[in-house]
Amino acid sequence: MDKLSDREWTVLGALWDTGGAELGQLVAALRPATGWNRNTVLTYLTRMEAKGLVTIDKKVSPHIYRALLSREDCRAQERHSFLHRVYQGSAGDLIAAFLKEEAISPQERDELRRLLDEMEV
Amino acid sequence: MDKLSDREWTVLGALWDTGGAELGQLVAALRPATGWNRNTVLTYLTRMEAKGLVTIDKKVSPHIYRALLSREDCRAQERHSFLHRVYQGSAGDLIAAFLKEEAISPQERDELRRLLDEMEV
DNA sequence: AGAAGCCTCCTACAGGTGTAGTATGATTTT
DNA sequence: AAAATCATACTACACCTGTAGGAGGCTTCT
Repeated sequence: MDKLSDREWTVLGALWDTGGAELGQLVAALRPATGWNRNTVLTYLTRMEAKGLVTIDKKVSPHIYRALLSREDCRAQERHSFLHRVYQGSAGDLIAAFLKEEAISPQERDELRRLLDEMEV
Repeated sequence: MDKLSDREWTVLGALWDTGGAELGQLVAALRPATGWNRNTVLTYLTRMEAKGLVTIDKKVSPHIYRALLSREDCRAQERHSFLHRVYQGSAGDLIAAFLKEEAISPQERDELRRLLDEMEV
């Protein structure tokens, strides 16, 4: 499957958050952040169905739109492509860059230390 | 500036690695990994000039092509967009996912611990 | 000098992406 | 039942992206 575009991530976000919904609900969920016209959303959904990203349940009316892939699946794929495209596969550099730049809460820091220790063995 | 496409990252990679070069050298550097036709490379370069990603020194012949932005600048921008698009801004989750999945050498682990400790204060 | 090979410029063209408008049927509200 | 609203299908269109091909000039090997 291809890389997801920005808009596709946004649409999928709404599908994941709602767990699947009808058009009107999706438009309502998306409008504040995007301002998209309802037909714009519909076009995305039908194109994404053609790509195998979305299923449309047409047995009910209004149709129900659902994401076909989990958020974690999509994230995994995007991590992989990001790591290689931007960091030539060097996960250490990548993580260091995020650590230096982004705010991490103390709880998260502990969690990350724990993960590092687990790799020790 | 816009998000860089895959191909643009590849072209920029060659420009960063060479520090700027003539077309022939760039084609030679890119061909093994990509198989691109020389005119394909040239098209990328001229389009990227129009976008402000590349400078072309036309006072010499053959022209010299150079990246306008540093690799780190581009990485920073891509980190930001990735973090928000894929992780809704949660750097902790993002880092944890990479830590769990990717191989990190013991040296890198120490370095990351050091970074975590520095945040402590 | 002629042939062969780069270099640059200009042109092309299909497929994808962002963003709807229109038409038409279904549903709900007055 | 008419009016208003929602849903779906179909169509549109400009711009971007991937991927060159052709033409004409400059260089260099023979």
